[in-house]
Amino acid sequence: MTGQPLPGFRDFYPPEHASLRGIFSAWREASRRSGFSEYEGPELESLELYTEKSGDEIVGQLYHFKDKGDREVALRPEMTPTFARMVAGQHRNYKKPIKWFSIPRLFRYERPQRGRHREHYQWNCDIVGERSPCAEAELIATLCLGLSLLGLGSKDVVVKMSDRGWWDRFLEKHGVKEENKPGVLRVLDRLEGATPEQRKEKLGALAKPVEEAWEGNVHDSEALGEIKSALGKMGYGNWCETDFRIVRGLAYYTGVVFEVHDRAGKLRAVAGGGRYDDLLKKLGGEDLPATGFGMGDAVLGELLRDKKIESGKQEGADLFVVAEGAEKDLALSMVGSLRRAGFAVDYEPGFPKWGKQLELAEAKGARWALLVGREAKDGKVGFKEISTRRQGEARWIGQKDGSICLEPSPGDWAKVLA
RNA sequence: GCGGCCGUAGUUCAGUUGGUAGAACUCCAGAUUGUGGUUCUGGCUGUCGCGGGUUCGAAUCCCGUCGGUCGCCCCA
Repeated sequence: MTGQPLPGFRDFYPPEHASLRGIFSAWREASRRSGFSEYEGPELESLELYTEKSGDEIVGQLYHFKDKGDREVALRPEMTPTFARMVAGQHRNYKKPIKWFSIPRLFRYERPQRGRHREHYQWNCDIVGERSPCAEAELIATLCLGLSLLGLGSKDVVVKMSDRGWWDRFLEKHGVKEENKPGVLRVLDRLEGATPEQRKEKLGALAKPVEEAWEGNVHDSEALGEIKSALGKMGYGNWCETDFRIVRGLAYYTGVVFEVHDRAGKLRAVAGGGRYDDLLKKLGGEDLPATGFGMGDAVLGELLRDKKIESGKQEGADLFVVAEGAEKDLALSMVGSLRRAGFAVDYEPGFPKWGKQLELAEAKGARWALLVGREAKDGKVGFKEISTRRQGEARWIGQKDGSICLEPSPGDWAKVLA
C-alpha cells in the first residue's frame, strides 16, 4: 500500500467529492434562503483559545503542535471560539440579530470510527442577539430545510428538543444543590443505554421522577412550547418532538438544546445545538444571547448512504470536441470560443483516433460531441447527442475578432434534433 | 484508553495439510488510418502492510508493530 492519508483523514476522489459538494450546496442553499450570511475564520488558532475557553474533553482531543515560531497552535476542533472572537470584535458593526453560518473543516485527535474521523466538515449556524426562543425555531427550521434539500424528511429524521432551564427547575424542585446540578446533568447525558437498575443506582431518589420525565409524562417548558408553535407554523411540526433525555454534553448550554437523530436510531446524532447565552460574555465579549447548531458531514453521509440518497454527482461537459488531427487548430479555436461563450467544453489534447475521442466523450459524461472533420473545410461540422447517438449538422462561422460561432448554436441543438 | 475481526495487483478478492502468487474488472495498445456502450488479441503493475522469529523453505505458523473496521469509553 502506497501513500495512504494520515489516520482519520480522508481523500475525496471526484465521485466522493461530488457527494461532498452536494451536501455543501444543500447547506449553503438552506442558509441563504433563511437569511444567514457566510463567514470563515482561520483553521489554525492559538492553543490558548481552546485550553482557556473550552471544556476539558475538547482540550484532551486537540490536534496541536508547536509552529516554527515556537507558538503553541491547534487545528480548530470547533467553530464556536473563533465565532465568538469574531462576534466580540465586530458585532457593533452589525444589526442584531446576527445570523451567520460557516462550513469549517474541524479537527480532533481521537480514535477514528464509523461516522467519525480526525477531520470533518461541519455546518454551523448561529444567531446572536435574540433572546426569544423564536431564534431556536429559526435555527431548527433552517436545519430542517437543509435536510429536506438533501432528500431527507420527517420520516427519516427527528429533531429532539429539550430544555436545560426545565431541568434546572426540575432539579431545584427535587432538592439538588446548585453546585451539584452540572454533575447530575452529566450523569443524565450518559444514561441513555443504562438499565433501570443502573439508573436507580446512579440517581437514587431522583430515579423515579426522571423516569417519568423520560416517558414524556410532563409538560413542555414555555420555551419549548413557543418553539413548537413557531415550527408548526413554518411547516416543520411533524419533524420535532420533546425528549427530555437530550441534555448535550457541552457545559456551556443554558437553555433549549436539541439534536437531530435518524428515526431508526441506528446512528449517533446527525446535528446538535442549543442556547449558550453566557458564553460570549465569558469569552471576553459583550453580554449577548446566542444560540446555534452544528451538523457534521460524516454522520450525515452515513445516513444518506443508508437511505441510498445520492447527494451530488459529477457533471460532464456540455460538449466534447472530437476532431481529426488535421483540423486540430480549428478545433482549438472552437474550444476557446465556445468556452468564452459560456459552454463547458472538453476535448482530448492528443487528438487520437475518432473512436477513442468519442469513447472518452462518453466516458466523461459529455452531452454532445462536436465533430470537426474534413467537411470543416466547407464550413460544416457535425454534432451528436452521445446518449441517443442522434446526429445533426451545423455551420461554423469565423468572426472578425477571430472567434468562431456555430449556427445553430449548441444551445439549440436539442430543438433541431427534436 | 480497552476488546473482536481484517491487511495479497489500480479495484474486488482467490490462494487448498507451510513449497518462492492467481482470477475478474479497470487501465494501456492493437484488430478497426472519420463515428464510441459488444467482441477478440496483446501488455503493465505486487518488496503478499512493516519488522522479527520458527523452518531446508512462510502470503500461509508465532510474536511485535503500523493501518483499517466494528463495539465499549468519550464526545463536536
